[in-house]
Amino acid sequence: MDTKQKTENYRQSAQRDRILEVLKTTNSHPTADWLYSQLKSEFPKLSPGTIYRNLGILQEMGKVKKIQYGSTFDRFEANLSDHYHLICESCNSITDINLPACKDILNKAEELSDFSINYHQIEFYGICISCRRAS
Amino acid sequence: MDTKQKTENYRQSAQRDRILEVLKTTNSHPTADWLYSQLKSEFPKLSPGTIYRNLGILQEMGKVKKIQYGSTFDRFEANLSDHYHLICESCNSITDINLPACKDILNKAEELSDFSINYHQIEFYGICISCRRAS
DNA sequence: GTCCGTGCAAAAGCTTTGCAGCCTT
DNA sequence: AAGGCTGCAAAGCTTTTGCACGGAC
Repeated sequence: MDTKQKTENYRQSAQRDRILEVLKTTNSHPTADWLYSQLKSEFPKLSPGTIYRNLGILQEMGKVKKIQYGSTFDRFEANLSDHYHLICESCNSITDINLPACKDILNKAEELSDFSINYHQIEFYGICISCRRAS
Repeated sequence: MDTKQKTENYRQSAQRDRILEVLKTTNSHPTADWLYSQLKSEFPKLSPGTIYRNLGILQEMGKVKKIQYGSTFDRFEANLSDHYHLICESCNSITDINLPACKDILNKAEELSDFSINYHQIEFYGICISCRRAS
């Protein structure tokens, strides 16, 4: 997300390791609160502050990305590959989709604007299959 | 944004009219707070609650769209035409860009997924020209 | 020994909501 | 007259921050 790389001395911490692991093994683009409740049993004294602080650090490290749309609260993912998002307007779930990155759009956008573009996102809003079945 | 259309009996209100007018005559994708400070002099007793309530109603009416990325707070726009957004990572400004809507991406996404897609968004993140000049 | 990370608690920031009175219809 | 809209204030929710203690290096 952010291009600046802090050159800090990060130490190891069990909590941070687990947050990243959990993020890596889920594809549900969890919220901070969900991560908190997942790890609370493992670290009984865990606090939300630790979750947020580590999510921030993991972003600085470039290991986690923040997703800011589709909800009133942030979601996070550890899938760093290029991909776009499908967002269900009914259940608010977020799904990854791999599309061939359309370079021509990027080029055209840079051409038409005064921006130097670093990256782009695409979100598709619709209804997912389980919500369609349910209705 | 939302597909459901409430069939409520909306009355006219000077505050709501002005909020929409101000949104229509600016291209800065303002926050609720900015709208509040803009209109405070015009309506000395204006309250933030009124801004938020009316922005919600204007969205129900389909006259305003909410933009949820690029900041920690929501932004709004009354530009209902198809367009994408350029977001400056330095000053957080949002600029509209008109690109030929790439239908093929939409089709491919629908093909590759189990979603029935209603609409999509694209955000380009980069550095705007005034920030580049400044640095 | 340093100083980073944690838990705890308080605070911050944006947004929503309850309520009584006013204004549109 | 009915009930949507407003201002005011309080509450709500997510996220951030200060501080003292414990742990990584």
